[in-house]
Amino acid sequence: MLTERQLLILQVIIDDFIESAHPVGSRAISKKDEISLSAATIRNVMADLEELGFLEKTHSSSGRVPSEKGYRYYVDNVIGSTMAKGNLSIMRDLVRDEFIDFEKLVQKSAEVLSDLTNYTSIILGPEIFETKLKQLQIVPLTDHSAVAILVTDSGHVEHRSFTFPAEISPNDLEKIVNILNDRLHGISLARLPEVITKEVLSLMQMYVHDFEKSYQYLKSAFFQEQPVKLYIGGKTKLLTQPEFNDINKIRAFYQMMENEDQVVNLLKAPQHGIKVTIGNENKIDEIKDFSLITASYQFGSEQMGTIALLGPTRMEYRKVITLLNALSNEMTEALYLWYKNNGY
Amino acid sequence: MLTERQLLILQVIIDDFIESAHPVGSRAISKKDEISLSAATIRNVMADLEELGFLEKTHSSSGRVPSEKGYRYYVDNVIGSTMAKGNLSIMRDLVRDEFIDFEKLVQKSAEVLSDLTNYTSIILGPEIFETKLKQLQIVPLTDHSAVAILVTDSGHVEHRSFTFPAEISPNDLEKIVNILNDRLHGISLARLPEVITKEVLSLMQMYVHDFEKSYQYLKSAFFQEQPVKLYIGGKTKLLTQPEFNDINKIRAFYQMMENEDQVVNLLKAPQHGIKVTIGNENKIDEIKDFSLITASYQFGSEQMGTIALLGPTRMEYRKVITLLNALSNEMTEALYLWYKNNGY
DNA sequence: GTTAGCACTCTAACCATCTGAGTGCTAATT
DNA sequence: AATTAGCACTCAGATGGTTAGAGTGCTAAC
Repeated sequence: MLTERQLLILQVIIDDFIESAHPVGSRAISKKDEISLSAATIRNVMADLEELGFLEKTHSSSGRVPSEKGYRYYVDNVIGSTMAKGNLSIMRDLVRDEFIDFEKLVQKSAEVLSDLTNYTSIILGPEIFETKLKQLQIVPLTDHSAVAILVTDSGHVEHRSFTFPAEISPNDLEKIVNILNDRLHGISLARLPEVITKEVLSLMQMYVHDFEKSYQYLKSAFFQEQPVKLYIGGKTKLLTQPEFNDINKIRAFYQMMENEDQVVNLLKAPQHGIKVTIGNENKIDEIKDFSLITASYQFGSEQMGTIALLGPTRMEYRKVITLLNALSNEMTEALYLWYKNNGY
Repeated sequence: MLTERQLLILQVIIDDFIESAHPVGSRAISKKDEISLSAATIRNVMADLEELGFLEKTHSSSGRVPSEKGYRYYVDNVIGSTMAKGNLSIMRDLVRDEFIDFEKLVQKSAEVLSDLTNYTSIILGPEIFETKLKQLQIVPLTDHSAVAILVTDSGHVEHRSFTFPAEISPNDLEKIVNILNDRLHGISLARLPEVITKEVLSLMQMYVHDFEKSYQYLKSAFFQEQPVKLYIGGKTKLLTQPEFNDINKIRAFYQMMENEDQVVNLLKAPQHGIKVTIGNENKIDEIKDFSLITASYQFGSEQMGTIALLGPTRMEYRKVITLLNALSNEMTEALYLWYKNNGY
């Protein structure tokens, strides 16, 4: 456990370093208003903090820089008590004003978040697996191609085009659609394939002529993997951070970001509240120099998606955590109100 | 007009520089197999070419580097005669195999193009303005929200959610949809707003109770600007090019690329064949250090979209032009076949 | 326990020097 | 008249030495 004085100095060093990105020396600290100790004393404390692993030197006679352990301690013990205010109303207004369409809200939020912080924001769109089918439509395009449109109760629209042999008559197609609509209404998208094979298949065989053939084609429309929507804001923001003025550090990172699956995996874990992952705590090599802050938004007890900010380990944790907290609360509440107003 | 010898040496210098990215000296050239002149002679020719504006020096005693005028001459006069073969079958197979869904094809093409060249590829998706409405669907979600779905004859699906006051009865909604479907079938998306205001509006007023109110809301679904789809492949590829190892050069570029409108504007001009824009020929400041090669693909005489590659002015013009040419032809042909097979 | 003082360390900036690749010019060669 | 060898010259970039300044750790005094 750190003494009061150690804690204070750790905090001052981290705050200073977060702002300046330069190693912090004892003299600079002793000059701060909140510190009334001489440089020599500070040096002793700093040596202790270094021995405890909270600080590091870049070379033998340099000032101190927070270690990852230092940041971790700072995040766990220093920040909680002193949440920053301000900017919170921006989040509230944003969510209130933009909530016409969830996708737009999410896109806009990602932008605002990265503008406010100068870090890269990543938002995992609302998880559509748990939403239920509202209506199914098949629109024939030509003799043997059609597009299937799925509308969910949350207003989300999915569509897939598929082809089929000309033998299927428009009449049969209509029958198929009717049966599917009748049986699949209210089923969650995730369960569609299962319900189709178990319940709907046999039914169709009864009513639709030569069904096996049609089924081969129809299947492709329903059994497709559903992509998770990913919204990224401010990809270039990190280029302005001094720690990334080396191309090679950036290259690997941007290549990682091009791979959507990998990014989705980063954020997909279930969680409550805010989660902070600092430097090497991250599982993916490409972001070992980064910190990742994630928050989730819910509908009821169901986690709908994740909001995240990615920046250097030298991150404005206090500000970022406060912002994410606010946005996640606002989104959760907006979601609740929206569903309620729309009679769920 | 250049002499035979000048042309040969210009070509050799450009080819060498494109490969090595280093200024080319007289000695290096004289050692090449296709050159049987001494370094001194080459130097004289190089001095002439520099005076004519085709070559430049980076400093008074450096080797020569092609100027933009040099590249322009190379592209206009040297390349045409010697088109590279190879890789063309990749393009053909790609288009043939992936053409289930146009969006997927375009996405995949963008990736392949950038993998093959190590430049960034940009494809402007098929212009949907000219496609015609096939079917319109309005799916009510709750008492006062619904999603409108537009299906075009090319199989493209657009959807917009909108809200309306509870006063509109499901009955009215159905009437509206019927009238719209009846009247708007076969109308191009671009003309929808026009036709609605001119023809459909009065009709609705006759049949639908209290129509003015509903219209206010419905309007929002139809009069939205339709975003042009943009596919970008290999955004990070340029980071590997030696000319961009300076963060500041890259930052402006990436910021420009984040602005979709700007990128769309870059490519939107109508054109035939391949168009090469070198360095300062580009109108946008952020890519004054880049070359942009564009090609278009058509359906019939109608230009459907644009394919482009963006790289340093030191670009493998020969390879890139050949590739783009092939892809644009393949896409045009595939589009033709697809429409034909589907009975247009 | 705190602080002043001092020797010590290391980085970063600056400068001088050197090397090598390349040039332009001139005079000799073909 | 065109080509080439030879040579003086230029400049970027690498190498190495010097210095200034910021910072440290330690010791001795307060």
